[in-house]
Amino acid sequence: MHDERTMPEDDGGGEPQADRTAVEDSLASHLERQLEHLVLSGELAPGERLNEIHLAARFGTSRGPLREALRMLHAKGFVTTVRNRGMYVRAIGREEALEIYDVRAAIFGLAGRILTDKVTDDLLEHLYLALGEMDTLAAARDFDAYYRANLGFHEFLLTSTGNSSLVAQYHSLVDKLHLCRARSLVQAGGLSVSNREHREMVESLASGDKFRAQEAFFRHVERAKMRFGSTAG
Amino acid sequence: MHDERTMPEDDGGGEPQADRTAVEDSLASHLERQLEHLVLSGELAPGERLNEIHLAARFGTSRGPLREALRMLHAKGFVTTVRNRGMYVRAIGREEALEIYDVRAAIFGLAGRILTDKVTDDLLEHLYLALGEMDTLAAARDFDAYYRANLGFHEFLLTSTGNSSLVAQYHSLVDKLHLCRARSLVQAGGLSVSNREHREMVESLASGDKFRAQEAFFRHVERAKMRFGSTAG
DNA sequence: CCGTATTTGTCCGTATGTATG
DNA sequence: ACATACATACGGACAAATACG
Repeated sequence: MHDERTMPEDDGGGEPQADRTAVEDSLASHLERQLEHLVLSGELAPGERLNEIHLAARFGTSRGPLREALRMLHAKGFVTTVRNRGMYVRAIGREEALEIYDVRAAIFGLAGRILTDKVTDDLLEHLYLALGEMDTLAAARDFDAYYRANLGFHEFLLTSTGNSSLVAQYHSLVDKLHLCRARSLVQAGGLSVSNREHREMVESLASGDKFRAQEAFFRHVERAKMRFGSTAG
Repeated sequence: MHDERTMPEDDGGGEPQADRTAVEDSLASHLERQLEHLVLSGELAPGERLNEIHLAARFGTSRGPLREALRMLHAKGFVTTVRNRGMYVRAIGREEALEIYDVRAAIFGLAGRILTDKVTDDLLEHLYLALGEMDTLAAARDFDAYYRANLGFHEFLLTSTGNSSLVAQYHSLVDKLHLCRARSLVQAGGLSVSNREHREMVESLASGDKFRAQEAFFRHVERAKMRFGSTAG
């Protein structure tokens, strides 16, 4: 609430929470990341109204850059716009979420297909190592650590393809799934189950059969879709 | 109807080409589509600098909505931004274009996979009909008509999946490929070649084998990638 | 090092549209 | 149905930072 904007000199203790230390990108881009984080973390819930003035005050900026940030989120599909009504956090329904899972599966399948032509001993060693770690974490029921390891495992596979467009598209789809109200964070259900799938993926890579790899990667996501569909249905 | 925006008074001869008749969406969204069209048509070439003031004057608007439009294009990946330098039409290099082709192939492959579970007699009849038309157009060397028929053929396949996310992602990727300076518009080379691939796609759908269909669709895009890679390489 | 041009961000005024009492 | 309050949409002007010659 009190403003204390960019007045010629003042400053010294204002800016409610605009701690943009290393200013390197535009304010609008900065706000976009902030907002995207709030949306993805659920602090701004799907369907929630986004009031320009309130948000601008919250970030200690004017409405100009904030509107630009919201437009970017709109273009990325995180926000819906109603003319003369305002912007709302996008709410994704069950059907659309299932559709997105399919696209994500196809892209992840492509990752498997590409990787079969890029497998090296180092890569396989790294993957088997990660598999072992996840097995022990699963056995220890350390859900949090398993979750992080699982994330790193997938990230490593994606980036190893060397296809940055693939990685970007995949992340974009994963993010969009966070906009589903009834999203099931159940990585609890599948755990050793999930890791069996991981092992099949790695072994398919080791076999050098690109069709098998593509299908193994594809089905891994499809099974996540199944788990989502059964819980959120 | 005609615009005559909120001008207090002045004005009298502006609005070079701001014919936005049925105003239903925001001015920013309108400008975004205009700019996107200019970019995709090549009138704004990849790498070209985008001057806010000039563009605002060109469209007869103020900087606010124009900047919002540019931010949307930035979020969509059609424009790059350099802080305090300005925005430029994104220029996609050969390597990135090849990457995008792969992602596009995967998504199109998914379309084939999905369609095998949705084939009806009507659908197959429609496809075989389109195949015949394209054959005659190819025999007549009517490139332009073939191009349009080809577009409609692919569009029909995509939308028939019923997966709107898939359609949107596919279109987004196709659009991005237009940002490649050395893009080869050679649909001239493959024509009856291309239609042989189309026939294989339809027949794979008719066979009901989803793996075969997925692969046929996938390879159709991959061959387009090859043709692109050999001409632009 | 200086002058200019451009971007960036802010602020204000007004019109328009929506919601509410 | 009318009046009021509020929010968005757009335009214009200004100040500051930076890039470039």
